[in-house]
Amino acid sequence: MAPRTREKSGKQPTINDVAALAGVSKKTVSRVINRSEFITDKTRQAVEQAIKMLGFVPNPQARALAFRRNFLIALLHDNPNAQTVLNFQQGVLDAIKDSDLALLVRPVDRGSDRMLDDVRIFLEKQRPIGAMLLPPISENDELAALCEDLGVRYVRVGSAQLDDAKHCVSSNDREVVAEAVGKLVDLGHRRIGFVRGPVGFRSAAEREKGFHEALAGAGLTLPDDYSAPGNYRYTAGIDAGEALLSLAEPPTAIFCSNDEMAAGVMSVAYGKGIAVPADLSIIGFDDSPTATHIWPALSTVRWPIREMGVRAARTLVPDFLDIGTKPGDEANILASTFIERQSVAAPKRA
Amino acid sequence: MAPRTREKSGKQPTINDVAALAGVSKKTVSRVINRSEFITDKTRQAVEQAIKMLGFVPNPQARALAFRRNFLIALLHDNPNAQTVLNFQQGVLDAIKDSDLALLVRPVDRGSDRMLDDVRIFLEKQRPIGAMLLPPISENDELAALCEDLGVRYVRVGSAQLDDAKHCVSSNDREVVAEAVGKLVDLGHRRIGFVRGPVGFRSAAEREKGFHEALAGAGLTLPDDYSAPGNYRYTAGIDAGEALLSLAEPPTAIFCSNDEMAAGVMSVAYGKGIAVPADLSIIGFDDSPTATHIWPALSTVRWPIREMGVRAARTLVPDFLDIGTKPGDEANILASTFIERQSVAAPKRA
DNA sequence: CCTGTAAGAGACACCGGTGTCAAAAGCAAG
DNA sequence: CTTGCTTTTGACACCGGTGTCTCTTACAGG
Repeated sequence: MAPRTREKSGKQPTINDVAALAGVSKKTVSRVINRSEFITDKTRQAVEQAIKMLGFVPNPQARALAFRRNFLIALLHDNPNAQTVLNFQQGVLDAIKDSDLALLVRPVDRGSDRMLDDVRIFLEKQRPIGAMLLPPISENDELAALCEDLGVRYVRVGSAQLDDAKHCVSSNDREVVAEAVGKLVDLGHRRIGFVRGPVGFRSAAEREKGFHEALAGAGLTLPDDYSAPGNYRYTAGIDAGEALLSLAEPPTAIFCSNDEMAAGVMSVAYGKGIAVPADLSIIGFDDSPTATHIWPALSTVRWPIREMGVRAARTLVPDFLDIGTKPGDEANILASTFIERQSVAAPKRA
Repeated sequence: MAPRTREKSGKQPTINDVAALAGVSKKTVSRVINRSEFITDKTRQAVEQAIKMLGFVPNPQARALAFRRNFLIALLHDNPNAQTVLNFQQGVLDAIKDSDLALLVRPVDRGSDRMLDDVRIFLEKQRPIGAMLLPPISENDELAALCEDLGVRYVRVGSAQLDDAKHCVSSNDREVVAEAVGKLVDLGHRRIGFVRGPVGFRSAAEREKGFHEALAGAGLTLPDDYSAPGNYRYTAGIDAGEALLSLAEPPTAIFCSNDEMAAGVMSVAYGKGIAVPADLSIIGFDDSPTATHIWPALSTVRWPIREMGVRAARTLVPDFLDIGTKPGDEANILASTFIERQSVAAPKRA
């Protein structure tokens, strides 16, 4: 299918082969490849035909060397949620599909004290044009400073603006959490519990803020024992569920800072014979696969992660992507969505 | 922390800078970098010190060009299970950590009819040393042929040997499924249902074979209506659950070809008031996060995916990794494990 | 002390592209 | 047909490493 006369010699044709075949200098071929404007149509066509005949593909290493810049962008993550990483990655790939860029993916061990050095070595070795930082490591200011220091562009992805607009892509989690909790209030819930995310995570803080906003808006208060600690893990959901559902006057609805913890709370409810959603409404966050794999399916908040990947790439390397309107200075705040499923209902009349 | 006197000029030091500082030729520096043996300790130390002083990191693009070979390996996948991809990827990174290699990750759209051309373009452009193919695309013989044709090494990851040993890393899924189903039999189950994987997938075929082996070993037969079709999706599990659990004489245990379908079956059981595991035992496959996020937690089969990533990398590029014993010709068949959780129990006496 | 040999180090070309600048070509005006 | 200018093309150096081959140097043996 691919146009190629190249014999199966195993060797790639080079720019010199193309130049020889087209009867021009290699510099002229280079001009065609790079879409220089100072070239006659006739020459361009001759070169393009030679390129096609030989199945020539420019060697990215050689280009990188000559350009004094390579064509790599890096994705750094330390994410417990694999689906999120992969979706984001897919968005980035959507964005760079027709460019010369390639994507390096690099997991980072947030826990390790050598983390910064590891990343430094990686960046110095690979010298990507830019790096995209996924939460939670996007919240690490030292990491951003490191990129800055090394002259590597960066974009931080998060649940709120963490930095200047040109270094940020985020979603409006706080608002959407407030909206979701508002729905609980509208249904008549007055005793609403909360399962927190891990301490020090911006995403957790944003979700908590949104929760408090909604409560305040409805004139409700959150008793101390209605707020349980968590760490985004399923087991934390179990613990939180045990704590909240063992109260003398348990909540009729619980907002959990992510889906996994919501699944944990739900399994506790199930064990205690508390029916969801009849006796207890539950809302999660992430719209992870788990959300639809449990019963009843979980109402949750979906953040536009793939779209954020696209936007992050465009923000990072607009000059390498053929973008009509430079995204430039507009703030990259994308909309999350509250997804209503079966885990929410009006409370029983007490 | 990193040893560096380099002023913040933004420019990387080159091999020439090191050579000048150490008072040797750049070729000598090159010898030190590449651990040539024909060098005196004194010279080597002088060079190493200069490297440290400057914080020199060899430019991988320049090396790639001079070596006529780059230092990239590619991971091609089209996997519905994000966790699997990420775990495998982590294994690969474990294996190449101390090497000069970097990993390119490339999702592939199995459905697209341009898939082969897309991959061809990717491989021609990036020219990785080798490619690792994850299931299900690892089962595509055309893809393997393409790699062969382009002179790109490849390793196919699967649930059974798909090719010569040197191109394969697999797990013994069939045996472990047989073991798992054997446990059901040992517990006293006689009416055991099966939810199939998608048609044409080797992984699905292996799991089905293992199931039939176990039944045959126990002298049991599988009624036609005890085998439901599936496609590895949650919704297929719902359909299968509806079909199997509406039978006049429903199975007392169901083996599902993956966890998501098992979750689907479980939710149907829940809806019908069938208690798991008291009235129905369920086993899944994959040990995906879902398996522990549902209630009761799912007994399942875990395949050693991270370890397979390590092995795949070693099989692909043994010459780039400092491996004591070349894995060479030994077959790369790793052991999956049956994980017992709460979704399995003895059947009630009928 | 001289010679022969092998180990160690260097000079130079080269990998496959791009930047720079000068030369060639095209074209309008004189 | 020149001239003078602009557009198009090419020659050559260079990016930062490695391969090859040659030249030194050190040291053992005569």
